[in-house]
Amino acid sequence: MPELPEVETVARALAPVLTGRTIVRVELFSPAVRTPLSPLKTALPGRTIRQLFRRARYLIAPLDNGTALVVHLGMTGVIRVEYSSVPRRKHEHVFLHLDNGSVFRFEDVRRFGGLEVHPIGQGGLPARFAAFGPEPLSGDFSAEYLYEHSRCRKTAVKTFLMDNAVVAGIGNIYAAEILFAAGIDPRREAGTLTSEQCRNLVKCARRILREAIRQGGTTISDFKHVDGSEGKFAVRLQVYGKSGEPCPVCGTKLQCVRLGGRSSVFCPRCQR
DNA sequence: CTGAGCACCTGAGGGC
DNA sequence: TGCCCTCAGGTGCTCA
Repeated sequence: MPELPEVETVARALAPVLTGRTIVRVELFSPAVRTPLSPLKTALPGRTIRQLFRRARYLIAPLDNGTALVVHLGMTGVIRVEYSSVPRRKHEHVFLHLDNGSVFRFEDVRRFGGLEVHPIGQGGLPARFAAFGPEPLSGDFSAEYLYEHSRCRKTAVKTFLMDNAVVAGIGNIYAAEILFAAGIDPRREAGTLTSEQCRNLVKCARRILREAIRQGGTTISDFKHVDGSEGKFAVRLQVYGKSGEPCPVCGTKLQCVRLGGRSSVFCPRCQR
């Protein structure tokens, strides 16, 4: 489900609600999601959440003892903060009971998500994040950066954009939308991009991701805001999920190919 | 090192 | 109605 704009939306909603709260009790309803949940039982009770922010598609909540709670929503993860009197939903796996009586509730149908506690290392982040590329909305993600890092890369440009080590947090929806906006064929070898195309890609990525955040992300089927509402960017999608429909610019039938195992919709006329 | 393929898991939707 | 197949916002492993 969630790419950068969706996780950013969740982070912005959660930060004011969770900052300063102390976790008093951990209730587990499944032994594991992507990874085992039992470590939370010893790592979290008594800990106070210092802040909450997003990096790539992860939510990171530094705690008061030099560790951080790291949450990933996988494909179908939903976080709500409500009260335990609301009946537990079928796929809610974890409740974190907070000191004001509210409950952080984690739901994940497919269980590709995860909740883990890691020590905070260099740069205020757990060690694993050192391998991630720049945030696409930061200045570090520049045309020059993209050009240099794509040299000699033979992989399809779409797969390249979806690589967290290149740039963090761009997934299947936004990669398709960004490449359509930039007029670049998703099958194109990354190493053949010109510097001008890299400039255009960076510009389109920034514009589309910012607009998606403004709209509260994209709800296809599972994604929900912390308050249960839905993201409004779906109506703005130009090509994702529209294989066989006419291109919104030129009317040519949109095509779908598999790249890196993911469906990739594009306009064979507008994207070269 | 790179790149491709597959596994993880549940549910929805289409074809028969 | 039911069965079987394919597909879905991600990540991380193995293999060549």
